[in-house]
Amino acid sequence: MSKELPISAHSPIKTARTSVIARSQTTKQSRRNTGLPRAPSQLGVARNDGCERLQLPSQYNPAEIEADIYRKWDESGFFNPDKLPARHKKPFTIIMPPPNANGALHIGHAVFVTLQDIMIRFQRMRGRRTLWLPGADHAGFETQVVFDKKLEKEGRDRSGIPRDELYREMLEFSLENKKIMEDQLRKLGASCDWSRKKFTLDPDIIKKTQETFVALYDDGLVYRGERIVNWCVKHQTALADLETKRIEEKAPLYYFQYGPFVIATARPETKFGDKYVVMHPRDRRYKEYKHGQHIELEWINGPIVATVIKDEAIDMNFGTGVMTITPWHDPVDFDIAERHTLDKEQIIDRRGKLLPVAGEFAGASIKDARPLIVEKLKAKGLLIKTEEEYSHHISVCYKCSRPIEPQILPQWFLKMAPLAKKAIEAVEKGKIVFVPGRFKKIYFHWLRNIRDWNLSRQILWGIRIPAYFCLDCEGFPDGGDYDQTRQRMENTMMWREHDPQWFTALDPRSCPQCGSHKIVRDADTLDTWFSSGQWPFLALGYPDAKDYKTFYPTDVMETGWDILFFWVARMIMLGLYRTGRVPFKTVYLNGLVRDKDRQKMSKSKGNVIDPLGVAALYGTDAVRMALTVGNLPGNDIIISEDKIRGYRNFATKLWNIQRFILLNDDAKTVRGAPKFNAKDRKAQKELKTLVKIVTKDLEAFRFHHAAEKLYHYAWHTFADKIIEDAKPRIASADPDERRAALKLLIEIQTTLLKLLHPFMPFITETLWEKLPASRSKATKGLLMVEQWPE
RNA sequence: GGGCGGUUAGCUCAGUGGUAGAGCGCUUCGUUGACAUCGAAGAGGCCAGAAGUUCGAUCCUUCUACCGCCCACCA
Repeated sequence: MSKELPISAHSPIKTARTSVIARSQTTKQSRRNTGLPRAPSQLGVARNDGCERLQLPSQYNPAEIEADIYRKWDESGFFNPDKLPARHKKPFTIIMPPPNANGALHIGHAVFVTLQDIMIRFQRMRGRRTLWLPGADHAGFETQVVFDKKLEKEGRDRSGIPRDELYREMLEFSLENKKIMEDQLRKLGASCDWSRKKFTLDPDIIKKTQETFVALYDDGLVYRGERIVNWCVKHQTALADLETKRIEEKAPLYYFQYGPFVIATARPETKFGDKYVVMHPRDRRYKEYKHGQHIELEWINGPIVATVIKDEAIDMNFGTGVMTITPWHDPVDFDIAERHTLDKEQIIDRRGKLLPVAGEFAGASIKDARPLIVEKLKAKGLLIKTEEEYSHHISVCYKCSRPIEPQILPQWFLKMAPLAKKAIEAVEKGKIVFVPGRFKKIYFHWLRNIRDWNLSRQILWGIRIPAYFCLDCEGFPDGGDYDQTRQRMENTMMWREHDPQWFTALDPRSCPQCGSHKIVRDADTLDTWFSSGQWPFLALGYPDAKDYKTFYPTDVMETGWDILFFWVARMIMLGLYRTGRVPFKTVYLNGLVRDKDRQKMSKSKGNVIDPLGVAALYGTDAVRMALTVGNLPGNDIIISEDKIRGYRNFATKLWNIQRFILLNDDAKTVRGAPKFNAKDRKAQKELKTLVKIVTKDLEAFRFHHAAEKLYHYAWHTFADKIIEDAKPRIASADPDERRAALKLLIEIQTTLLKLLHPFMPFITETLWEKLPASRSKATKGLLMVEQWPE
């Protein structure tokens, strides 16, 4: 296993120690060292029978108990909605966003695990029949990129490895990571139902995903088209529009003489095939030229005949108002060519090298060729001028940041407009609510301007497109090396067992048109978001499973706002298409985690906080609290080790609150009805108010607020005031005073542990075990299924 | 080019139409029986700027300035 792999997460302490936080710690440390040493005898010494009974050391040590507690929960069966006590009736469902099975969990995962677990635990205690369904995503392109890096480190290369062998190796790699990831979810306290976990490459998921593709095809929504796509030269695959990002680039803008016209371009290397010159139909400067008119002119490699095209896409105010087009390598040009049924010629191959059409420049890379071409045009006297600092936007691959080289490729596209229309309606009608609400606008805007979705990926890792081609009557739609690659892959393809019999376009065994048996399957795979876009209903076993009937539509979809378009919008569209119903009623979008300096966390910056590392050091509960407080929906979260340490201290505080109670508690005093005084009653009333606030906050997804209130109450009201007030009464000789004081503390602690449980499940469950409270058989003694206080 | 969010204590952020809040950090003091991973006290803010609505604005409206982000096929 290479260093970068998740296994390294098993040395968590390293992460913490190497962090920069040490400054404040050292000051504290030194101060502590100058202070008087504590008498060691005072630690954990039993002063009375109460203390002996509880055997609580003075410090909370999460590492010792967390795994144990998790096992107890798991073994109780209560993660499974079918095994919950009878009072749990109305379902409450969250489908977990399936983490990519290609690495360890990062802090962003910890955010969603925490928030979702809070909701699930809260609803479970309130008596809902909670299902939190865990899963994992094969993450097609992402995983392939990760895997290629791994190969590279091993000095290997994917070329030459047969398709099935490669696939098997990637599957193994993914399953291994998946296991690690699942184990990490347990460590974070995720109370999800492991008996229902799903993987996007489970055979039934693959089959259903392909069925959706076919259904869309039958409905005329999926079509195959020779369309311009975003081609990444490095990754050798097409990408969806969403998988590219726009960056600003400064490049020279060249003005060339093109017959009677002057044209401007930043990409001279594409201009070899330019034989159409386009201008706006109402541009008076060029009214003497007629649409379709031929003009002879001298160009890069000799004389050519250009054709005049009039199109309204031209901006009369830009440059000279005239441009030539390269339909094969530019989306705007492609559209113009489509409108006027013009020829399209490929100039650059899929490796970014110039083709024979470039004459003497054939075989050269874009970068090398560009200055040479400019030089040649200049020598021919065709270069008019150069704007050096021309700034424009270009598309780059979101993974490698290399410029996208648009290419025309036969791909499968999904018509989005009809799907988007329904997705807009569902939200307009309030069937889905966004938290925070402002994302509604962003969602609408995107859907209203949506373009068709390229589903084809020229990668191995993923769900195979269930489409077939007849070699005899169709041949492959395109030629070249791609063709050979495809055929080589074909010979060793996997997943033969899932070959669909139902594909209506072509029969895999004989061509319905010519009867030929030379049938090959499309070697491409589906965009990974096509399967994850169906996740809520697929994971629940659509259409026949009992789970689907019981738990769909789900209640909440909780995920990062950064995948609103990638995932959430597509789940809504595909969910509505396939099931006719929305996949979830509420979308809660959490922010991205940033470090102290507002920087996005990334491995390359070295500012990542490994959630499991800090959890091992400070306790999972502390990490969860740190990720909850100050975490408003849709807002980015700033996290630092200081903050986590603060909540570790809070855990210790809770621990010692209970330690104090148990230290003084003895059955004899507590027996009998307490006589509360006015101040006690006021405290009880305050507690009731707290319950109301916290409950309301949780219902309204204000987790940050609830957590802060609880923190404040436990520490500054309960510990600092109520407990301090109780001390003299506990010491008093009057048994009534003693009893009332203690009973009050126990009462508050009981409620507090319940309220805190969704946020800090481990410590509250541990303390609950030791609390002298009534236990019902139905709960098996677990706080996890106790009744939420009213 | 469209759109969104932010601007409140040194830092990270809550918050409400009625003289400003938390955590962390800082200062001083205290603490041998729950907790030093602690307690008590304290310093620290024209709530970005301007105008408007209002008896009254940090909060509502408009504009401005910065910061951040998303979307976008001007060669």
